[in-house]
Amino acid sequence: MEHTALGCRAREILDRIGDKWSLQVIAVLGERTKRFTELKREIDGISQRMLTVTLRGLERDGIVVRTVYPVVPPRVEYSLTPLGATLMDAAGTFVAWAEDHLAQIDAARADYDARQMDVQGDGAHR
Amino acid sequence: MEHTALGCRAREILDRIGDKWSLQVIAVLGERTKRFTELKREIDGISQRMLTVTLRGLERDGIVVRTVYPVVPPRVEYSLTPLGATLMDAAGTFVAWAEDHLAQIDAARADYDARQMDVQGDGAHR
DNA sequence: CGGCATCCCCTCGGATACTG
DNA sequence: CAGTATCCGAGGGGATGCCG
Repeated sequence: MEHTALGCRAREILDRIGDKWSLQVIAVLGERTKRFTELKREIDGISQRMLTVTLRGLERDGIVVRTVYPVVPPRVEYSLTPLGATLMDAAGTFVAWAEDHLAQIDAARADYDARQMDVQGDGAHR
Repeated sequence: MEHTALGCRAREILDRIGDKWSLQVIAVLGERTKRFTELKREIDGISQRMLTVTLRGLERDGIVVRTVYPVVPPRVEYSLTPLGATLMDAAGTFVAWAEDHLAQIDAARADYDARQMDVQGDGAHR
């Protein structure tokens, strides 16, 4: 029954940080507290809208904390909560796995695709 | 610059197993080799189509191996490759994190939502 | 039994324009 | 600077039906 728990619980995390940008935001904030524009600059390709949406979600989940300084021009800072920091550590394990095995995956992919090509271009009875 | 690697690499794994079903399939197969119908039965809510699609993807990435026995009725078995097994281990870390912290996340969420309610129902200057 | 093909909805996320 | 609002296309994924 552990396997069920694994699949089920894992699903719940992925529902939260499995989207396109959350992990990258967490990773960048892991470095230090940053302002909105800094984040936007450092996360390649993210739109203003998605940065906002992502940060709101992470804030809601208690992973990121948002601090507003009522000055002009506005200054808003984001940082990881302690909870967010532990999440980043857990993610580190995953990333380590990636570093070690992504090459294998790419190889397997190329292999598989080549095989499919064979099947297609081989019989060619059409 | 580690943070960049984290975000970037993590993205690549999530592109592969961050979808709705992959991790659950991996988790169930972690138990032992299973047939298509067994998987369908044990993964709650998955459609036939998505099980097929997910398994094909995992097979392509070298995470799952598909064995066809040419008998009638057809018998097809799926199991984790060694690569898939290492992935499941890595996922275990994540799941451990989930077990420990999902309650915190849910609490933070409830808290955040309650706060939003205040803002809405409070001023009520509409 | 173990698929593949089709239809179709609905969410994610990008582009753009406007505000305090 | 740090958002919010709106529009829109791409694709993920469910339901259903047919096939070897």
